[in-house]
Amino acid sequence: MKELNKNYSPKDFEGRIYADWESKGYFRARVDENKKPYCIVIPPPNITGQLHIGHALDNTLQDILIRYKRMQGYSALWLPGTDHASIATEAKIVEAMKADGVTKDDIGREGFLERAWEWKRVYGGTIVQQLKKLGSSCDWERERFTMDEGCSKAVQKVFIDLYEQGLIYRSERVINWCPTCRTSISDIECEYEEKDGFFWHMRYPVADNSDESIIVATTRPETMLGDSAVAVHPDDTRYKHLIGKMVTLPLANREIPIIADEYVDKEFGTGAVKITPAHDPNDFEVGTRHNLPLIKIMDDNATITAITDGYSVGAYEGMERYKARKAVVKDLEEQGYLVKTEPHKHNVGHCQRCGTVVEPCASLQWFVKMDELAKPAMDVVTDGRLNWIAKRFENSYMSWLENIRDWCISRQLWWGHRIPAYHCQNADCGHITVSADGCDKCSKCGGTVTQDEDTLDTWFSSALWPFSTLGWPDKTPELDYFYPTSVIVTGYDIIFFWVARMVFMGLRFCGGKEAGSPCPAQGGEKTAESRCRPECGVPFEDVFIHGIIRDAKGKKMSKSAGNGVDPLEVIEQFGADALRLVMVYGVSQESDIRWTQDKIIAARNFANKLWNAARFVLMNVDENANRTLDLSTLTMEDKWVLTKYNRLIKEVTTNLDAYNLGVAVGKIHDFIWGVYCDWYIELTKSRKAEAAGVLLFVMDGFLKLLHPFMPFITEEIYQTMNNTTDSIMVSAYPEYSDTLDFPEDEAKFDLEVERVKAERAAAQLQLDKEKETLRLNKELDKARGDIEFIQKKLSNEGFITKAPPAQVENERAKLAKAQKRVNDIEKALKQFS
RNA sequence: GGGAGCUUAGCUCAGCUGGGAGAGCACCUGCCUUACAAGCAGGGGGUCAUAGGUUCGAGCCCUAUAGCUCCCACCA
Repeated sequence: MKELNKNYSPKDFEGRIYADWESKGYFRARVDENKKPYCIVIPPPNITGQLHIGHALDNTLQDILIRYKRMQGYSALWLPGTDHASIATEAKIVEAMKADGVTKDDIGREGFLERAWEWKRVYGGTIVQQLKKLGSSCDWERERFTMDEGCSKAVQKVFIDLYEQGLIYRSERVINWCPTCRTSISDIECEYEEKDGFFWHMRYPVADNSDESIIVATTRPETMLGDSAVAVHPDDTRYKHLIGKMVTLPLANREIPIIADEYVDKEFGTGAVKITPAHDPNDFEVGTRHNLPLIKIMDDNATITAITDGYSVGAYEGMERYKARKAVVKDLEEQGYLVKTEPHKHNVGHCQRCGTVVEPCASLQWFVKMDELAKPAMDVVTDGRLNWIAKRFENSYMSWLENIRDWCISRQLWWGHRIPAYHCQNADCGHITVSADGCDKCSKCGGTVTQDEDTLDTWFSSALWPFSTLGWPDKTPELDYFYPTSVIVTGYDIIFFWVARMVFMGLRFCGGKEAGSPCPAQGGEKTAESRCRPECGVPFEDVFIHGIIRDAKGKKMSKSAGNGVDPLEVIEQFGADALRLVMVYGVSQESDIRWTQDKIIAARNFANKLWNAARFVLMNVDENANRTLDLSTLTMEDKWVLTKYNRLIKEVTTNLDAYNLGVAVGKIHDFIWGVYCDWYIELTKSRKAEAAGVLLFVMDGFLKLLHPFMPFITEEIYQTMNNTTDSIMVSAYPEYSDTLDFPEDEAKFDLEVERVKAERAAAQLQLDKEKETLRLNKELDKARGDIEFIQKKLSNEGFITKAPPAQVENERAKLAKAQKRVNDIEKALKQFS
């Protein structure tokens, strides 16, 4: 019989086992009408990415679910892939090019894309290899990439359909512009942070030869160069008489009107607002309402430049935005237009990608119209077709969709899906032709066309991931069988970026004839039979949201803070199983996890405990012993352990089904350590041969229960104990059985356990008492000796008369002290007897 | 401004539908008992944030308060 190595050393077998699983094709999931489908699509990691601890969490959870369902007999597909991550990847490549002294402009679009694909070829596989180290049981033969042929086809179709349905449009409006990435970004890619700034109050003189002025306040004084009005509230008595008059815009020396608009808050600032339609989203709205000119004063680098004809920026031309701010303030002050400067805390938007302060800027971009898409995405939550774990994330999802604005999807980047729109070069026509198969002349006037330069937001293709990866728009058997997927597993940080968008895209494009028709699962209990069918369109039935990993102090892990933990190092040192255990053990649903060394050590120790228990059982179970479970010869403790094991099965499956992974694995942990090792193994030491059947049966079972969580160690032990090469990962998950339920024996033996524990405690107490008594007696002897010695000294005439009185006093005090000690010890001893 | 979550042992956190207050680490005592010292046996330590309420009974349900964390909005 095979034996386990003396030491638990995960490195020795994790790699070997994974290779074995992969070579045997256990990860493959097929369309199999004899099985129920179960499917998870992976949140595709960026091709630039290195596996970080967040991936470890996300993928551990998915692997647990997939392995569990696979063992339960589902055709369980975990569909892997990677994301092109347009903005992140492009930034990295540009950075790398810098080292070669090359810029994007030097090599041009085609040259750049060549480099990008090369980058993908070289680095795109890294993260996949790292996911394998975690034990991820993805069906790698189905690995996809957001820019592969199929996904690109899906992207084009969705873009064109939405365009033709009027849900994608092109328009000029104020968007968030990142001057470093030199592209537009969407609202959610703009992160606000409270910053100390200033509120500058400046005076615009009324241009009617009176001495009157109007004072406006701003946090971005440089934008005044693009002002086209001053707005006040229509009911504001302070300014009512000025409405319709003109003011002279200082520095620019232009006249702009004073207008009335409800948008202005009378209570805030001075109650008068400078309106810069080209560089502020709210001002843009006001400008549209009042037909104000759009005066752009900044270029793509956020350098002050006269963009709009007829509006000079004077001496500020070519100044970087913050230099210009200083200069404008200085000049206003010198010319007497600066009334006051007060410190002011305000929120400043930063680019999610690079941290640069975002510049709101009017720009011609592509948008997805949201109202029509958002409503069905909310309905599926309201009517229960989409189930959130946990419910509380529903709220933020819903309120986000309720208040959503149109989604800016065009990016001024090269790495990504190029927008399939072609602009007619004929100035009189200007028609846009949208086509999947390229286009060489305008569909309206036949004139020459050029393709739109922009690419799509990376999240546009991510939004299609659950169905594009299954073959959509083609009607593939996979799509029919696996869609809608069973659950999406992801962090709460990308609910808006990803989850919400998958939902509305899925509903729109996979909804079939009757999009939004009631789902069979609705209202009733969710079972495999009642799962949503494609006519429903929802991309997944459950949304399983988890937290993030923080450092020991509770801080977010980040590259810049340098407090990240490298999961690969952790695996190297402690094993993948231990890492996986940390991700779920003692973790309640969707709470954040603090990473501490204690936890990974405790996890490794549990693996070690399990290893040694198995080793002991295997060493002591005679090869000739009856290794099968014989229900007719069970002792009370056999029944006790079987009953607890049997109940464990129920608890584990119930909790797994409810996504309480932490509870489930906690129960397994407690059973193995606290019941099986601490008691049952100890009890069988004197009757190994007779107990072999139960020992092995229970171990076989809890290894299976544990396998989804700790796949490697369970496999290694399982194959060794059964002397087989059959894999535990394709064995059947244990099921509760009435034949193993012996509640009376369990209760009886529970009492026995309690009795033994009490006995031990009493024995320990007795031992402690005896020891203490011994110690006290020793001390008593010493104290008595001291007393004798001092008394002898004090009875010496010579000492009393000749020694200094202070010394005599000292001896007397010593004597009293010693006597008190004797009393105390005697009292203590009396208590013990 | 709106919303969510958290507050349980020194630390990190469990605690399922309301009935026993728990684990790991740390600490103390005793053990290298041939599965495991990455371990074993025992022990100390908590007004479950505060104040009310519902209930036979509240860590759990309700209301209010405080502190911490996060998300959304963005009044220039």
